[in-house]
Amino acid sequence: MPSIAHRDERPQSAPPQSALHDPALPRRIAHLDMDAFFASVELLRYPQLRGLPVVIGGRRRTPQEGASAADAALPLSAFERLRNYQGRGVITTATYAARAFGVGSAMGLMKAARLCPDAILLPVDFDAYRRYSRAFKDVVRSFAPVMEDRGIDEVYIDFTHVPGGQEQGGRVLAQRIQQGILAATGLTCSIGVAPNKLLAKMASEFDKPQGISIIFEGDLATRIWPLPCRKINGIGPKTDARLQALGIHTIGELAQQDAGALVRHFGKAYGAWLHDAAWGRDERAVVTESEPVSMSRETTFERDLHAVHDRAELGRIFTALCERVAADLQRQGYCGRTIGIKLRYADFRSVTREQTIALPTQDAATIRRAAGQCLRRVALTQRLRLLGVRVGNLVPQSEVALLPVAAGTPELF
DNA sequence: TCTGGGGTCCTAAACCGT
DNA sequence: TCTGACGGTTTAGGACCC
Repeated sequence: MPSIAHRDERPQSAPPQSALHDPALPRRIAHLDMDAFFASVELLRYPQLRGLPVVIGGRRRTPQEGASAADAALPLSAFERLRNYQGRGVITTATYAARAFGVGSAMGLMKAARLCPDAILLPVDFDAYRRYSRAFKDVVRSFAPVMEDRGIDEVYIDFTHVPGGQEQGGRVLAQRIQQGILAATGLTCSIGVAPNKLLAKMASEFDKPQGISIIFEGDLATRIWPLPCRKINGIGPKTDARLQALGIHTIGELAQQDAGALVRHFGKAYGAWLHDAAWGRDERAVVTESEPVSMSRETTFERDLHAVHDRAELGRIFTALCERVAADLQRQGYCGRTIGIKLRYADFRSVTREQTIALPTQDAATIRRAAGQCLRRVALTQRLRLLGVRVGNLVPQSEVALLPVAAGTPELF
Protein backbone atom coordinates (compact mmCIF):
# COMPACT_ATOMS: atom_id res chain seq x y z
CA MET A 1 0.00 0.00 0.00
CA PRO A 2 1.73 3.15 -1.13
CA SER A 3 1.66 6.22 0.99
CA ILE A 4 3.95 8.62 2.71
CA ALA A 5 6.73 6.81 4.48
CA HIS A 6 7.75 8.17 7.78
CA ARG A 7 10.66 6.43 9.31
CA ASP A 8 12.73 3.50 8.29
CA GLU A 9 12.10 0.17 9.98
CA ARG A 10 15.58 -1.18 9.57
CA PRO A 11 18.20 -1.39 12.31
CA GLN A 12 18.94 1.77 14.14
CA SER A 13 20.10 2.63 17.58
CA ALA A 14 16.95 1.79 19.49
CA PRO A 15 16.51 3.49 22.82
CA PRO A 16 14.99 0.91 25.13
CA GLN A 17 11.37 1.24 26.06
CA SER A 18 11.01 3.05 29.36
CA ALA A 19 8.51 1.39 31.61
CA LEU A 20 7.03 4.48 33.15
CA HIS A 21 3.91 3.08 34.65
CA ASP A 22 3.87 -0.50 35.76
CA PRO A 23 6.94 -2.38 34.66
CA ALA A 24 5.19 -5.58 35.60
CA LEU A 25 2.72 -5.24 32.73
CA PRO A 26 3.79 -7.07 29.61
CA ARG A 27 4.36 -4.77 26.67
CA ARG A 28 1.50 -4.98 24.19
CA ILE A 29 2.12 -3.13 20.94
CA ALA A 30 -0.46 -2.90 18.18
CA HIS A 31 0.05 -2.29 14.52
CA LEU A 32 -3.01 -1.01 12.69
CA ASP A 33 -3.16 -1.14 8.94
CA MET A 34 -6.07 0.25 6.97
CA ASP A 35 -7.47 -2.23 4.44
CA ALA A 36 -6.81 -1.18 0.82
CA PHE A 37 -6.93 2.38 2.01
CA PHE A 38 -6.97 4.50 -1.16
CA ALA A 39 -9.33 2.15 -2.95
CA SER A 40 -11.66 1.96 0.03
CA VAL A 41 -11.87 5.73 0.25
CA GLU A 42 -12.69 5.92 -3.46
CA LEU A 43 -15.42 3.31 -3.07
CA LEU A 44 -16.97 5.41 -0.31
CA ARG A 45 -17.08 8.35 -2.68
CA TYR A 46 -18.25 6.32 -5.67
CA PRO A 47 -20.37 3.46 -4.35
CA GLN A 48 -21.48 2.71 -7.91
CA LEU A 49 -17.98 1.29 -8.50
CA ARG A 50 -18.27 -1.40 -5.84
CA GLY A 51 -17.48 -4.81 -7.22
CA LEU A 52 -15.90 -3.38 -10.39
CA PRO A 53 -12.21 -3.49 -11.23
CA VAL A 54 -10.85 -0.07 -10.30
CA VAL A 55 -7.25 1.06 -10.26
CA ILE A 56 -5.90 4.24 -8.78
CA GLY A 57 -2.80 5.86 -10.14
CA GLY A 58 -1.28 7.30 -13.24
CA ARG A 59 0.11 10.70 -13.74
CA ARG A 60 -1.76 13.67 -12.42
CA ARG A 61 -4.46 14.86 -14.70
CA THR A 62 -6.26 18.14 -14.74
CA PRO A 63 -9.43 18.14 -12.62
CA GLN A 64 -11.63 18.18 -15.72
CA GLU A 65 -10.21 14.94 -17.03
CA GLY A 66 -11.51 11.64 -15.81
CA ALA A 67 -13.87 11.50 -12.87
CA SER A 68 -12.81 13.95 -10.25
CA ALA A 69 -15.84 15.41 -8.54
CA ALA A 70 -17.06 12.94 -5.93
CA ASP A 71 -20.52 12.10 -7.07
CA ALA A 72 -22.37 8.93 -6.20
CA ALA A 73 -24.76 9.53 -9.11
CA LEU A 74 -22.08 9.78 -11.77
CA PRO A 75 -22.85 7.22 -14.50
CA LEU A 76 -20.24 4.60 -15.20
CA SER A 77 -19.73 6.04 -18.66
CA ALA A 78 -18.27 9.14 -17.07
CA PHE A 79 -15.26 7.25 -15.70
CA GLU A 80 -12.04 6.86 -17.61
CA ARG A 81 -11.25 3.33 -18.76
CA LEU A 82 -7.77 1.93 -18.45
CA ARG A 83 -7.68 1.11 -22.17
CA ASN A 84 -7.81 4.80 -23.00
CA TYR A 85 -4.84 5.72 -20.86
CA GLN A 86 -1.75 6.92 -22.66
CA GLY A 87 1.69 7.47 -21.26
CA ARG A 88 3.73 6.62 -18.21
CA GLY A 89 2.65 5.78 -14.75
CA VAL A 90 2.04 2.94 -12.36
CA ILE A 91 -0.85 1.63 -10.33
CA THR A 92 -0.92 2.93 -6.78
CA THR A 93 -3.76 0.76 -5.52
CA ALA A 94 -6.16 -1.70 -7.12
CA THR A 95 -9.50 -2.87 -5.76
CA TYR A 96 -9.84 -6.57 -5.04
CA ALA A 97 -12.00 -6.93 -8.16
CA ALA A 98 -9.14 -5.52 -10.22
CA ARG A 99 -6.55 -7.71 -8.49
CA ALA A 100 -8.48 -10.72 -9.78
CA PHE A 101 -7.24 -9.75 -13.25
CA GLY A 102 -3.66 -9.91 -12.08
CA VAL A 103 -3.11 -6.19 -11.78
CA GLY A 104 -1.63 -4.73 -8.63
CA SER A 105 0.43 -2.02 -7.03
CA ALA A 106 3.52 -0.76 -8.85
CA MET A 107 2.48 -2.32 -12.16
CA GLY A 108 2.85 -0.11 -15.20
CA LEU A 109 -0.52 1.19 -16.40
CA MET A 110 0.06 0.15 -20.00
CA LYS A 111 0.66 -3.40 -18.89
CA ALA A 112 -2.38 -3.29 -16.62
CA ALA A 113 -4.46 -2.01 -19.54
CA ARG A 114 -3.68 -5.16 -21.46
CA LEU A 115 -4.68 -7.37 -18.55
CA CYS A 116 -7.87 -5.50 -17.76
CA PRO A 117 -8.76 -2.88 -20.39
CA ASP A 118 -12.20 -2.28 -18.90
CA ALA A 119 -10.89 -1.36 -15.47
CA ILE A 120 -11.83 2.09 -14.31
CA LEU A 121 -8.92 4.42 -13.71
CA LEU A 122 -9.17 7.00 -10.97
CA PRO A 123 -6.61 9.72 -10.31
CA VAL A 124 -4.87 9.74 -6.95
CA ASP A 125 -6.52 12.24 -4.62
CA PHE A 126 -4.14 12.69 -1.71
CA ASP A 127 -6.18 15.47 -0.16
CA ALA A 128 -9.12 13.12 0.28
CA TYR A 129 -6.94 10.32 1.68
CA ARG A 130 -5.36 12.74 4.13
CA ARG A 131 -8.78 13.74 5.44
CA TYR A 132 -9.68 10.13 6.08
CA SER A 133 -6.24 9.52 7.52
CA ARG A 134 -6.70 12.28 10.08
CA ALA A 135 -10.14 10.97 10.92
CA PHE A 136 -9.06 7.40 11.67
CA LYS A 137 -6.02 8.57 13.66
CA ASP A 138 -8.24 10.81 15.76
CA VAL A 139 -10.32 7.76 16.61
CA VAL A 140 -7.22 5.75 17.54
CA ARG A 141 -5.91 8.50 19.81
CA SER A 142 -9.28 8.81 21.52
CA PHE A 143 -8.82 5.21 22.67
CA ALA A 144 -5.05 5.06 23.10
CA PRO A 145 -2.94 8.22 23.25
CA VAL A 146 0.46 6.65 22.59
CA MET A 147 0.23 6.39 18.81
CA GLU A 148 3.05 6.50 16.28
CA ASP A 149 2.29 7.86 12.84
CA ARG A 150 3.59 5.54 10.15
CA GLY A 151 2.35 7.31 7.11
CA ILE A 152 -1.05 7.79 5.63
CA ASP A 153 -2.63 4.43 6.37
CA GLU A 154 -0.90 2.82 9.32
CA VAL A 155 0.05 3.44 12.94
CA TYR A 156 1.64 1.71 15.89
CA ILE A 157 -0.18 1.94 19.20
CA ASP A 158 1.12 1.16 22.68
CA PHE A 159 -1.66 -0.83 24.35
CA THR A 160 0.35 -1.63 27.46
CA HIS A 161 -1.23 0.85 29.85
CA VAL A 162 -4.56 1.45 28.12
CA PRO A 163 -7.77 0.10 29.66
CA GLY A 164 -8.62 -3.11 27.81
CA GLY A 165 -5.15 -3.20 26.27
CA GLN A 166 -4.17 -6.32 28.22
CA GLU A 167 -7.54 -8.10 27.97
CA GLN A 168 -7.22 -11.17 25.78
CA GLY A 169 -3.79 -9.99 24.81
CA GLY A 170 -5.20 -6.77 23.37
CA ARG A 171 -8.09 -8.19 21.39
CA VAL A 172 -10.72 -6.31 23.37
CA LEU A 173 -9.18 -2.90 22.75
CA ALA A 174 -8.41 -3.76 19.13
CA GLN A 175 -12.08 -4.58 18.56
CA ARG A 176 -13.17 -1.29 20.09
CA ILE A 177 -10.79 0.64 17.88
CA GLN A 178 -11.92 -1.22 14.76
CA GLN A 179 -15.55 -0.47 15.55
CA GLY A 180 -14.77 3.16 16.33
CA ILE A 181 -12.99 3.66 13.02
CA LEU A 182 -15.76 1.96 11.07
CA ALA A 183 -18.41 4.12 12.73
CA ALA A 184 -16.50 7.35 12.18
CA THR A 185 -15.23 6.77 8.65
CA GLY A 186 -16.91 3.73 7.10
CA LEU A 187 -13.47 2.16 6.64
CA THR A 188 -12.11 -1.17 7.84
CA CYS A 189 -8.67 -2.00 9.16
CA SER A 190 -6.58 -4.90 10.38
CA ILE A 191 -4.78 -4.95 13.71
CA GLY A 192 -1.98 -7.09 15.07
CA VAL A 193 -1.06 -7.02 18.75
CA ALA A 194 2.24 -8.42 19.95
CA PRO A 195 5.05 -7.82 22.45
CA ASN A 196 6.79 -5.40 20.07
CA LYS A 197 6.51 -3.47 16.82
CA LEU A 198 8.28 -6.03 14.69
CA LEU A 199 5.86 -8.83 15.55
CA ALA A 200 2.83 -6.55 15.62
CA LYS A 201 3.57 -5.45 12.07
CA MET A 202 3.70 -9.04 10.88
CA ALA A 203 0.58 -9.95 12.86
CA SER A 204 -1.52 -7.20 11.29
CA GLU A 205 -1.11 -8.95 7.93
CA PHE A 206 -2.20 -12.36 9.15
CA ASP A 207 -5.91 -11.90 8.68
CA LYS A 208 -6.61 -9.08 6.24
CA PRO A 209 -9.10 -7.53 5.76
CA GLN A 210 -10.83 -6.68 9.03
CA GLY A 211 -8.64 -9.05 10.99
CA ILE A 212 -7.33 -9.03 14.51
CA SER A 213 -4.31 -11.20 15.29
CA ILE A 214 -2.85 -11.63 18.73
CA ILE A 215 0.71 -12.83 19.12
CA PHE A 216 2.51 -13.81 22.31
CA GLU A 217 6.17 -14.55 22.75
CA GLY A 218 5.44 -18.24 22.86
CA ASP A 219 3.95 -18.12 19.36
CA LEU A 220 7.28 -17.41 17.69
CA ALA A 221 8.08 -20.94 16.53
CA THR A 222 4.58 -21.82 15.37
CA ARG A 223 3.38 -18.58 13.78
CA ILE A 224 6.48 -16.59 12.79
CA TRP A 225 9.17 -19.09 11.92
CA PRO A 226 7.23 -20.77 9.09
CA LEU A 227 6.94 -17.43 7.25
CA PRO A 228 9.28 -16.44 4.42
CA CYS A 229 12.06 -14.03 5.43
CA ARG A 230 10.55 -11.40 3.16
CA LYS A 231 7.71 -10.97 5.68
CA ILE A 232 10.08 -9.25 8.08
CA ASN A 233 9.74 -5.52 7.72
CA GLY A 234 13.26 -4.53 6.76
CA ILE A 235 14.12 -7.49 4.57
CA GLY A 236 13.56 -6.34 1.03
CA PRO A 237 14.11 -8.01 -2.34
CA LYS A 238 17.90 -7.61 -2.29
CA THR A 239 18.46 -9.12 1.12
CA ASP A 240 15.92 -11.82 0.43
CA ALA A 241 17.79 -12.84 -2.71
CA ARG A 242 21.06 -13.02 -0.76
CA LEU A 243 19.41 -15.11 1.93
CA GLN A 244 17.92 -17.44 -0.67
CA ALA A 245 21.35 -17.88 -2.20
CA LEU A 246 22.51 -19.07 1.23
CA GLY A 247 19.65 -21.53 1.34
CA ILE A 248 17.73 -19.49 3.92
CA HIS A 249 14.07 -19.19 3.00
CA THR A 250 12.03 -18.99 6.18
CA ILE A 251 12.38 -16.90 9.31
CA GLY A 252 12.92 -20.10 11.25
CA GLU A 253 15.87 -21.01 9.03
CA LEU A 254 17.21 -17.52 9.56
CA ALA A 255 16.86 -17.91 13.32
CA GLN A 256 18.91 -21.11 13.23
CA GLN A 257 21.87 -19.33 11.64
CA ASP A 258 24.86 -18.49 13.74
CA ALA A 259 24.78 -14.79 14.58
CA GLY A 260 28.47 -14.46 13.81
CA ALA A 261 27.99 -15.93 10.37
CA LEU A 262 25.20 -13.46 9.63
CA VAL A 263 27.44 -10.62 10.75
CA ARG A 264 30.17 -11.82 8.41
CA HIS A 265 27.75 -11.97 5.51
CA PHE A 266 25.68 -8.87 6.11
CA GLY A 267 27.83 -6.57 8.22
CA LYS A 268 27.92 -5.82 11.90
CA ALA A 269 24.71 -3.88 12.33
CA TYR A 270 22.52 -5.53 9.74
CA GLY A 271 23.71 -9.06 10.46
CA ALA A 272 22.99 -8.71 14.16
CA TRP A 273 19.63 -7.16 13.40
CA LEU A 274 18.68 -10.04 11.09
CA HIS A 275 19.39 -12.50 13.87
CA ASP A 276 17.42 -10.50 16.44
CA ALA A 277 14.51 -10.04 14.05
CA ALA A 278 14.30 -13.77 13.36
CA TRP A 279 14.08 -14.33 17.11
CA GLY A 280 11.32 -11.74 17.40
CA ARG A 281 13.44 -9.34 19.41
CA ASP A 282 12.70 -5.63 19.04
CA GLU A 283 12.95 -3.02 21.78
CA ARG A 284 11.99 0.06 19.77
CA ALA A 285 9.57 2.35 21.55
CA VAL A 286 6.36 3.73 20.09
CA VAL A 287 7.28 7.36 19.37
CA THR A 288 4.44 9.84 19.27
CA GLU A 289 6.25 12.65 17.50
CA SER A 290 9.27 13.18 15.28
CA GLU A 291 10.83 15.96 13.25
CA PRO A 292 11.20 15.65 9.48
CA VAL A 293 14.75 15.19 8.17
CA SER A 294 14.26 16.27 4.58
CA MET A 295 11.64 17.39 2.10
CA SER A 296 11.74 16.80 -1.60
CA ARG A 297 9.81 17.05 -4.83
CA GLU A 298 10.45 15.09 -7.97
CA THR A 299 8.74 14.48 -11.23
CA THR A 300 8.94 12.03 -14.08
CA PHE A 301 8.48 13.74 -17.43
CA GLU A 302 5.85 12.81 -19.96
CA ARG A 303 8.70 12.03 -22.33
CA ASP A 304 12.45 11.89 -21.82
CA LEU A 305 14.00 15.34 -22.07
CA HIS A 306 17.40 16.44 -23.26
CA ALA A 307 19.44 19.00 -21.36
CA VAL A 308 20.27 20.98 -24.46
CA HIS A 309 17.35 20.36 -26.77
CA ASP A 310 14.71 20.77 -24.05
CA ARG A 311 16.60 23.28 -22.00
CA ALA A 312 13.75 25.75 -21.64
CA GLU A 313 11.26 23.15 -20.53
CA LEU A 314 13.72 21.59 -18.08
CA GLY A 315 14.45 25.01 -16.66
CA ARG A 316 10.75 25.63 -16.04
CA ILE A 317 10.28 22.25 -14.39
CA PHE A 318 13.40 22.72 -12.28
CA THR A 319 12.28 26.12 -11.04
CA ALA A 320 8.81 24.81 -10.30
CA LEU A 321 10.23 21.94 -8.24
CA CYS A 322 12.33 24.38 -6.20
CA GLU A 323 9.27 26.54 -5.65
CA ARG A 324 7.22 23.59 -4.50
CA VAL A 325 9.87 22.44 -2.03
CA ALA A 326 10.17 25.99 -0.74
CA ALA A 327 6.41 26.21 -0.34
CA ASP A 328 6.40 22.90 1.55
CA LEU A 329 9.13 24.14 3.87
CA GLN A 330 7.34 27.41 4.49
CA ARG A 331 3.98 25.79 5.05
CA GLN A 332 5.42 23.33 7.53
CA GLY A 333 7.80 25.80 9.14
CA TYR A 334 11.24 24.40 8.34
CA CYS A 335 14.50 25.59 6.83
CA GLY A 336 17.28 23.39 5.48
CA ARG A 337 21.01 23.68 4.79
CA THR A 338 21.62 20.77 2.44
CA ILE A 339 20.28 21.29 -1.06
CA GLY A 340 20.33 18.39 -3.45
CA ILE A 341 19.16 17.23 -6.84
CA LYS A 342 18.31 13.84 -8.18
CA LEU A 343 18.07 12.89 -11.76
CA ARG A 344 17.22 9.73 -13.54
CA TYR A 345 18.48 9.01 -17.02
CA ALA A 346 16.48 7.37 -19.75
CA ASP A 347 18.20 4.07 -18.90
CA PHE A 348 16.91 4.42 -15.32
CA ARG A 349 20.27 5.01 -13.72
CA SER A 350 19.93 7.73 -11.14
CA VAL A 351 22.46 10.08 -9.66
CA THR A 352 22.29 12.58 -6.83
CA ARG A 353 24.34 15.63 -6.00
CA GLU A 354 24.07 17.79 -2.95
CA GLN A 355 25.65 20.77 -1.39
CA THR A 356 25.53 22.23 2.09
CA ILE A 357 25.17 25.96 2.29
CA ALA A 358 26.11 28.31 5.12
CA LEU A 359 22.65 29.12 6.41
CA PRO A 360 19.40 27.19 6.49
CA THR A 361 16.89 28.44 3.96
CA GLN A 362 13.31 28.05 2.81
CA ASP A 363 13.66 30.51 -0.04
CA ALA A 364 12.89 29.23 -3.54
CA ALA A 365 15.53 31.37 -5.25
CA THR A 366 18.24 30.28 -2.82
CA ILE A 367 17.28 26.64 -3.26
CA ARG A 368 17.19 27.11 -7.00
CA ARG A 369 20.68 28.63 -6.99
CA ALA A 370 22.26 25.87 -4.90
CA ALA A 371 20.43 23.16 -6.81
CA GLY A 372 21.60 24.76 -10.05
CA GLN A 373 25.20 24.40 -8.88
CA CYS A 374 24.60 20.75 -8.12
CA LEU A 375 23.27 20.31 -11.62
CA ARG A 376 26.51 21.61 -13.11
CA ARG A 377 28.33 18.67 -11.56
CA VAL A 378 26.53 15.93 -13.47
CA ALA A 379 26.87 14.70 -17.01
CA LEU A 380 23.91 15.85 -19.09
CA THR A 381 24.57 14.12 -22.36
CA GLN A 382 21.91 11.46 -21.92
CA ARG A 383 18.21 12.10 -21.99
CA LEU A 384 16.52 12.51 -18.62
CA ARG A 385 13.30 10.96 -17.41
CA LEU A 386 13.13 12.42 -13.90
CA LEU A 387 14.29 15.46 -12.02
CA GLY A 388 14.02 16.04 -8.28
CA VAL A 389 14.98 18.66 -5.72
CA ARG A 390 15.62 17.92 -2.07
CA VAL A 391 16.30 20.01 1.02
CA GLY A 392 17.77 18.24 4.02
CA ASN A 393 19.39 19.03 7.36
CA LEU A 394 16.12 20.61 8.44
CA VAL A 395 15.70 22.85 11.44
CA PRO A 396 12.48 24.46 12.66
CA GLN A 397 11.99 27.89 11.17
CA SER A 398 11.68 29.33 14.67
CA GLU A 399 15.32 28.47 15.33
CA VAL A 400 16.63 30.25 12.26
CA ALA A 401 17.37 33.92 11.82
CA LEU A 402 16.39 34.51 8.21
CA LEU A 403 18.96 36.60 6.40
CA PRO A 404 18.81 38.34 3.01
CA VAL A 405 19.91 36.28 0.05
CA ALA A 406 23.38 36.68 -1.45
CA ALA A 407 23.87 37.44 -5.13
CA GLY A 408 23.73 34.44 -7.37
CA THR A 409 26.11 32.81 -9.83
CA PRO A 410 25.29 31.86 -13.40
CA GLU A 411 23.26 28.73 -13.74
CA LEU A 412 22.92 26.07 -16.33
CA PHE A 413 19.22 26.37 -17.05
C1' DT B 1 5.07 -1.67 -22.56
C1' DC B 2 9.01 -1.26 -18.57
C1' DT B 3 9.44 0.74 -13.95
C1' DG B 4 5.59 7.06 -9.34
C1' DG B 5 6.60 10.02 -5.51
C1' DG B 6 8.05 11.06 -0.92
C1' DG B 7 10.45 9.62 2.73
C1' DT B 8 14.38 7.36 6.37
C1' DC B 9 18.59 5.34 7.49
C1' DC B 10 23.08 3.04 6.61
C1' DT B 11 27.66 2.75 4.59
C1' DA B 12 31.77 3.98 2.47
C1' DA B 13 34.75 7.28 0.67
C1' DA B 14 36.56 11.81 0.53
C1' DC B 15 38.12 15.49 2.96
C1' DC B 16 39.67 18.29 6.72
C1' DG B 17 41.74 19.30 11.14
C1' DT B 18 44.25 17.94 15.27
C1' DT C 1 58.85 18.90 9.30
C1' DC C 2 57.05 14.51 8.15
C1' DT C 3 54.07 10.71 9.05
C1' DG C 4 50.41 8.40 11.06
C1' DA C 5 46.36 7.76 13.82
C1' DC C 6 41.95 9.37 14.66
C1' DG C 7 37.62 11.61 14.43
C1' DG C 8 34.06 14.58 12.59
C1' DT C 9 31.46 16.21 8.55
C1' DT C 10 30.05 16.06 3.86
C1' DT C 11 28.78 13.52 -0.14
C1' DA C 12 27.00 9.66 -3.16
C1' DG C 13 24.69 5.63 -3.51
C1' DG C 14 21.83 1.93 -2.05
C1' DA C 15 18.19 -0.50 0.40
C1' DC C 16 13.89 -0.30 2.14
C1' DC C 17 9.27 1.43 3.32
C1' DC C 18 4.46 3.31 2.48
